[in-house]
Amino acid sequence: MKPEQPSMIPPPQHIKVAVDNCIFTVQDGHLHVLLIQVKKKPFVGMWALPGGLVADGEILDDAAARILEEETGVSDVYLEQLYTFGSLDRDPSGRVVSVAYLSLINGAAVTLRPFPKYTAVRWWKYAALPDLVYDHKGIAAYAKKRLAWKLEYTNVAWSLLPPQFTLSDLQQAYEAVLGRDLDKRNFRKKILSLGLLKPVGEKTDRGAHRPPMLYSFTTRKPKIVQVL
Amino acid sequence: MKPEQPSMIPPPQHIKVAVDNCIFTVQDGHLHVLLIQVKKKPFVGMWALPGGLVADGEILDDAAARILEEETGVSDVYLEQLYTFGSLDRDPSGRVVSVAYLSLINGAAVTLRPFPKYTAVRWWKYAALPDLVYDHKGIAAYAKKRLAWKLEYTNVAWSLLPPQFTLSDLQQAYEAVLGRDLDKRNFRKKILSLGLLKPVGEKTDRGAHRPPMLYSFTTRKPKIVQVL
DNA sequence: CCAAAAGTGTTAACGCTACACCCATGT
DNA sequence: ACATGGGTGTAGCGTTAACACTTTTGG
Repeated sequence: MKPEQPSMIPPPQHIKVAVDNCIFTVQDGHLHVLLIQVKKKPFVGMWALPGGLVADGEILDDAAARILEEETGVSDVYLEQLYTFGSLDRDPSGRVVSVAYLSLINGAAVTLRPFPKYTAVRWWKYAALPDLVYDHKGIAAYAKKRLAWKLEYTNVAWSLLPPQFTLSDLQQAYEAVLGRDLDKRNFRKKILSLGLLKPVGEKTDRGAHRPPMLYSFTTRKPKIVQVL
Repeated sequence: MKPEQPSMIPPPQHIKVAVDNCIFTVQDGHLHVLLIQVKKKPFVGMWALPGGLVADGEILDDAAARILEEETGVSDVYLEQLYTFGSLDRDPSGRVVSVAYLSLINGAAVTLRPFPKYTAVRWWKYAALPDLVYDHKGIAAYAKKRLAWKLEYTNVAWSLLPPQFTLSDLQQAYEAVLGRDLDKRNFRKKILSLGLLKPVGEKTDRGAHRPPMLYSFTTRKPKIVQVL
């Protein structure tokens, strides 16, 4: 923050600043993470979280949003800074400090873009991630912990779901992230008592059984609430 | 993270990486923050959180610890990364991304070192901070919120207290940070039921009243526990 | 009529909150 | 003896956790 160093002539700094984005979604009852396959020199063929250097005139949040948009075409989604990783040997090409972000999107609504920079871009089940470059496995683990916390204590679940959804969809998303089963009656009682949801007044056709009610969130702004 | 940019020749980056440290302690029932008074060019005489550039071969945690040690002579204390601030105009001397840290120390045991880099170094009551440079006021506010959360949900309180202390000392620290009064009986019941404390089996002389029992923490390693 | 998911209440255990008095010491 | 902070228990209330059957639809 202060430009001066113990020695009065500050030695030039050779540290680059990057952003890595851990993008989560829930698909068919499982938590998924978006990974890219590296095309360039030292790690050809390995998988990594999408990321990149921060531009000189770019704030950190914008850099994270840009990377998300490059891969998914999605903008205006939930994005939260997680932690900054600064170990010396993370990147063999030089010292890089990386600011990790967490993104949540409704995977059903996204079509991934093949991006020339990478060999491939795809969703992976969190439970079955491949080996990742650098410390990305650790970043993903940290992101998942934070996400679980967020679901229990805030209303962010809206960012994992489409505008309209059933209570079973919502419960399924919770179970996928928390990794445990929830009691149906207690879950519904609690979540409805918080006033976060409003019934849409419609039903859906989901096959050979009683059609479920649809709900939507009353607000899509982040809010601290004890959910579970 | 990945060195490449959309354009194949990555433009050189002109971003510096710094660390700012919000150092808390509790003294005579009030939460205090350590501030330094700036000596150099653009902000002469203003107060700021202690901070400085990260050295090329230095990891972030070490940079934060170094800054703490320079001001207080204290090492081996609780230190936690808070958040990374990256707005464009924080520092008029150029683009600086600052990683904020939170430190907790037992203030009674510390004698501050006058440091040549700064005009002054002293504790300020959190409730009566002066104006601070850049966005430091916001950083301090964020740090205090995090600290309050930490006291409610972990055993970090040990880092604000000496090795031996009374339950009243502990309660006072909680009240100073949380900014509200706690019921004496409920507090004692709860904190003792968690098994975080062990009685030392001694009493102290604290003036004209019944001498209190001394306690110490069973462990001084961070641990998640619902305290309140 | 069968299969499949949706929807719905009650009870018991637990934890939290509120609250007032006696104790040990120094002066 | 009195002033000062240290120390202790209980009852009411709300929240959470456990638990099984009926409903609505499509095939």
